[in-house]
Amino acid sequence: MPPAHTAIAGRIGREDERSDLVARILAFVAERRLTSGERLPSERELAERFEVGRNAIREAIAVLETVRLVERRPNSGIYLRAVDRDGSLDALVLRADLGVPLDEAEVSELIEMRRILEVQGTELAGLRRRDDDLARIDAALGAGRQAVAAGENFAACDAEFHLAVAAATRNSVLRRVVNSFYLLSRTRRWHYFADGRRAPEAQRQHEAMAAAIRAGDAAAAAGLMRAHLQSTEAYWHELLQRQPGGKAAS
Amino acid sequence: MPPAHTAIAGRIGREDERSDLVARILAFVAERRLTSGERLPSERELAERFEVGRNAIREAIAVLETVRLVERRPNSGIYLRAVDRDGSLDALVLRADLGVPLDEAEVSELIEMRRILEVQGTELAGLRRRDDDLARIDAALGAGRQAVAAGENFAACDAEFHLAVAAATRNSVLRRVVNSFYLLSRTRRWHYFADGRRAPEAQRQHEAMAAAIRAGDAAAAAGLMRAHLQSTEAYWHELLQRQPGGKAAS
DNA sequence: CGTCCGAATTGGTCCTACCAAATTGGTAGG
DNA sequence: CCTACCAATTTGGTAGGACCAATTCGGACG
Repeated sequence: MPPAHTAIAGRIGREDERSDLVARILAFVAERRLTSGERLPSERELAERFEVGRNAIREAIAVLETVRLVERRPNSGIYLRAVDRDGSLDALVLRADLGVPLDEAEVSELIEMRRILEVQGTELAGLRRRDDDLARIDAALGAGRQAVAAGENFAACDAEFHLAVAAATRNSVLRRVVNSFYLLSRTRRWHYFADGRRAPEAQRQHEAMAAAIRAGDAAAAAGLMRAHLQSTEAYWHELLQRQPGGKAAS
Repeated sequence: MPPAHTAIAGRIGREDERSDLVARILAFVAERRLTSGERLPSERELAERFEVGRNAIREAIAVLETVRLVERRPNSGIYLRAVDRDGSLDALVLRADLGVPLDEAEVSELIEMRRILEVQGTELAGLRRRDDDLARIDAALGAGRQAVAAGENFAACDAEFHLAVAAATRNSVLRRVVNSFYLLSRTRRWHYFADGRRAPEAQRQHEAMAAAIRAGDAAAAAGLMRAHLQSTEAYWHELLQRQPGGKAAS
């Protein structure tokens, strides 16, 4: 029951049939142990193998190409790119959308990036926030209060607060990256807040941060964000101790 | 003569016919002043308008969907998403690939993000670098020395050095983001180093940074990176003073 | 042994045909 | 007059066939 990803409409968690083909191609690549530079089977071959039309294959490959996982060379073939050299952040988002969980290392790296970006970002938010930014933050806080009172899962409110802070930096590049982070950790966040006892503390910390941002105390806001994020990090490390080697729900 | 983007093969700057269609659709959206939530013409209509097959339209839309610019709702239509809420970093990379330059604000934001990520990243690199990381950094330095001696454009060597440092953080999420940054600023970097006098100083700073990273002096390395990036920032601000309101080559 | 030519392969594109679901519009019933 | 229902249209999703141009590779020829 965790996710509910698509933007405009509801459209809950059920997997997309179309992107399912992307997942199957990725699984095929993994199974065949194909690595950087190697060629995939031709489109016609893939179409036959997966029992779909060539159009569907071409669309799936186009998706893989835009996240820089493969390269199409006309009249030659489809080639795997060096994932650790070219892979984009959206390649991870795509995987998460497909239900492939991030592994331990990736989650740790994601947490580290959150600390870097959100702490610095909160500082910028404290310097630059405008009235409409504060309004969005307040709206997120209000929704959070309501969710805590109703005992609902706090995940969506948590995400919206952090995204509102990222927006208050007035840096759209930073906002885009943080946005992707929240798409990457949707399910994990849901599980984190499945324990309803975490929500009230998170809400308290959010309120304190919002006050510092509103007051323009950038340094204090950044410090509060750093402390706030340590809760998540502690949870994750505890989870690793309990079940090492496990995969983390995306 | 600036770019040369695709990974494996050479394939110089000539524009892709296929992604050209993506550019035309984006131009159409811009021209029509379509905004978040609005519906695009149907696939059949777009195909007729642009005088291409429906397949081509579908592939282009698939690309726009993976960078979260549009959403396809089966049996309903194609809808624009809120770009400042959902747009991914790759959406910017896509635009740059298409030859649409970033505007002033976006470049400033990109520079700010570089400062945040690369300064923090260089610190991490100083703490975590392994032998293979240092080898890649050394290789980049060697190529840089050679380029300076030969008087070639330093852009590619500059990018490779920074990417090598980002890789030395051992944080693949950070690496992915920094990687996208360098795809975003390819042309701008080329113009920056068109003045051959900038290369020697950049190379000197790179060497100093590499030494600090090798020595494990994370704080010093981070400080050097901060100073190094200020050259770029100064250049950019100077450029803005000279021709305000202009567009920056992607 | 080297060179050249042609057949097979491959991505790029267009087109036609269907399907299922959503929308829409008109009509019949209350 | 309003509501409820049904049918035609529209829309994205998909399969499959056909052709093009460029690459590739192997065999024939000099």
